[in-house]
Amino acid sequence: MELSERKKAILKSVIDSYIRTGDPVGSKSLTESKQFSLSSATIRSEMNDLEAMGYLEQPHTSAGRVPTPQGYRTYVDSLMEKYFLGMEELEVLDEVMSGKLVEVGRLMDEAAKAIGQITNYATFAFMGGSGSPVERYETVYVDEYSFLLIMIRGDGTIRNRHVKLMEPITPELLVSAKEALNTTMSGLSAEQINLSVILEFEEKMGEHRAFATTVLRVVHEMLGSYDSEKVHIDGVTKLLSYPEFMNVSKFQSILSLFEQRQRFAELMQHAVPGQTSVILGDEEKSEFAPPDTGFVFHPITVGGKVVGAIGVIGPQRMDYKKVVASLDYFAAGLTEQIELPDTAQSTRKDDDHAGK
Amino acid sequence: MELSERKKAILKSVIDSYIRTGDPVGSKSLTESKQFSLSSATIRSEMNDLEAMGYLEQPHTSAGRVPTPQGYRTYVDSLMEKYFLGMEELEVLDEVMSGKLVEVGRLMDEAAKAIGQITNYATFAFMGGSGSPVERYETVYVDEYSFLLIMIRGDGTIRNRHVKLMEPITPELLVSAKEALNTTMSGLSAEQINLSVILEFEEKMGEHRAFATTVLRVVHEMLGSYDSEKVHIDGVTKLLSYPEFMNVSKFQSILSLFEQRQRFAELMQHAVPGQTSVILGDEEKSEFAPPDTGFVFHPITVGGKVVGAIGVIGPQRMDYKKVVASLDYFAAGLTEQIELPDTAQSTRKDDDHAGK
DNA sequence: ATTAGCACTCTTTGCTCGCAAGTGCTAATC
DNA sequence: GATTAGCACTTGCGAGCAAAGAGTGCTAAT
Repeated sequence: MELSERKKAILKSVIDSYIRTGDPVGSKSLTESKQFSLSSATIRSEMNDLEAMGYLEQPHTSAGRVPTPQGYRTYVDSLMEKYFLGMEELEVLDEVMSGKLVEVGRLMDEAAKAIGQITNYATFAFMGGSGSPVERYETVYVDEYSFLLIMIRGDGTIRNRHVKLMEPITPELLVSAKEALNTTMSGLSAEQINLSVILEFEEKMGEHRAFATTVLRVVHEMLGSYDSEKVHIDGVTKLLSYPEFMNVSKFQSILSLFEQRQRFAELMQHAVPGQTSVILGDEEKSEFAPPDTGFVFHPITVGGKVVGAIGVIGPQRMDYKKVVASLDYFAAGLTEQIELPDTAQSTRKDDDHAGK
Repeated sequence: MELSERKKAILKSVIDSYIRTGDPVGSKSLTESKQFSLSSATIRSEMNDLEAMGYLEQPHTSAGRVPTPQGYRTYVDSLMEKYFLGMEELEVLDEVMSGKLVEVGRLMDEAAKAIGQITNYATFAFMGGSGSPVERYETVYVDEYSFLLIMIRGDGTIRNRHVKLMEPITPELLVSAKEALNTTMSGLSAEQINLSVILEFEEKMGEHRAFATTVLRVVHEMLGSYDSEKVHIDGVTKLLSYPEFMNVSKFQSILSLFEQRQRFAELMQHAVPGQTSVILGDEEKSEFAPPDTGFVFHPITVGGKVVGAIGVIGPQRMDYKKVVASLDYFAAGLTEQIELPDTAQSTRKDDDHAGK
């Protein structure tokens, strides 16, 4: 069913007003805004239609109307105007992207903070594991009983791990292990490492069976494990200032979402490169966002592949135009900075704290 | 002023009861518990004394008594009984410490979860940077425009970073940089790297000034930066089930504490190795814990040095004896596992996601 | 098709009232 | 002198109720 122009205008007004104030909007307040030269009764009947079509709803009979998820959906998809970032807002974002922050981890952290500062909602930013195949392995001899195993992927991402042993090793043994790894396993994903590959590797390692087994275990773990730890979340407290989250159980559902960090990785399946997406709670397709919440995010790509995302979580009556504008601007800049390192920069690796 | 034995017993009963129920405890309920063969009037007058001495207080005239921070303090320091962990609780903890989890990061995560599961409060676990001096540097050539810089500390902890360049390098140049680093800077902390050290390093690097500068910058950053990212927090939602946090502003103060992760590092200054500490909100000495909250933690040591901590945050009326018992048990086991790796294990390094 | 008017519904707010809990004080008792 | 019983007093809390306010749907007129 098509919406008439007038219905669209009314729907837009209702949503704009509701986003601004949080109060259900009645027919009278719309006529007073003098956007429409119509009486409240007419507006009322139009709103009645919109309600029947599923765009609006009433909390109770004698209250104004409130948008439904479906209403928000058409709003974000086709009704809302473009928002132009102000000077101060641009400054905040540009500051983060100025290139001073040379560690990806911290960059993501600051990115989340900056977006949060502008929008006043909770933000998240994360980098997920890239699926790119391993190009080669490297090892570093640390001491008799430990070494560093490094995995270099085709897209330039790196993963490494500090491995401890119970049997001593020599630098030479380590080098031969590295070579064996590179000849037998480079280019393989976790699933592709089958028995024959394993046997070949173990054969090459000859007598050092225990060592070979440890190495294999670590490789397998590194290939398989999801990097769900690097989800940066900021500004959850900000949500508490919105009346919709005063309700404890509502807030609880949001919080528990944040605690299930791996769920952010699932988000990438919905990601469309270079485009900001909106997920609305209570919409059929996604059980990701809790009811009454909205979820706006923009993927980060490296070489055309989605490797992360930055986004905002807030009440469903969120200032979408502002959020979308911020994310569009920021994600574009961020992607650029990550893809084209035209200035010397380093990206940080985390510490390891195991004693020896 | 000394407390009589009877006052101590009454104080303990009041706190035990309050911790259990959360209701202010009146004189009558104590006489009914038949621990005391005294009338309520007597108890009342004793409680009145305790109030005058600052151990108890009344929310309002016609309510029972509630412990003050000072009351809790004496409780945790000298009144409470020892708690013995039950079978299921030991199982949960032992499971985590079974040695199956070979990455420090995940181990801390699971540790926090396990403690949370037993105690039903919010938990945190983190590893801070060790102050041990750098024993030597290592480098790994990744590609023409990037390499991995690795820092191996005396205590066996490792930190590394993926560095990107705008000028191409050769593996040979990288090796010479590593050697220059090791001859000029091994053993030095960030403050000790003064102009003469820098000049010596740059001299050794000869014509490759730009490269030398980049390396120096990264080294400096790695030495100085605090590793505040690895604070694992879990179970914040659990706090919402306690009436004291239903109040939005209370909860907000807790949440904002969690968002200032670097503050957990400050905690280590209060840490006493091998001992569980309790910090109470509203006590003079610490502005760390918000009012009405309690904070129990146990440091993790490596070679006698405090490198991290695991702890619990909850309402001030917390089941301290249980929490302390769990932390004591767990931290002891954890420290042991980290200090004495008598089984092959690897500790995980995080990913790096910078594209090339 | 639009509008004015009006009765109706539902929430919110303020108010009083009585109840329950627990105290402090006093006078009697061991 | 410590302990106890008794009692008046204070305070918070929930139930009940009325009035106010907001907004609707419907109807009849334009």
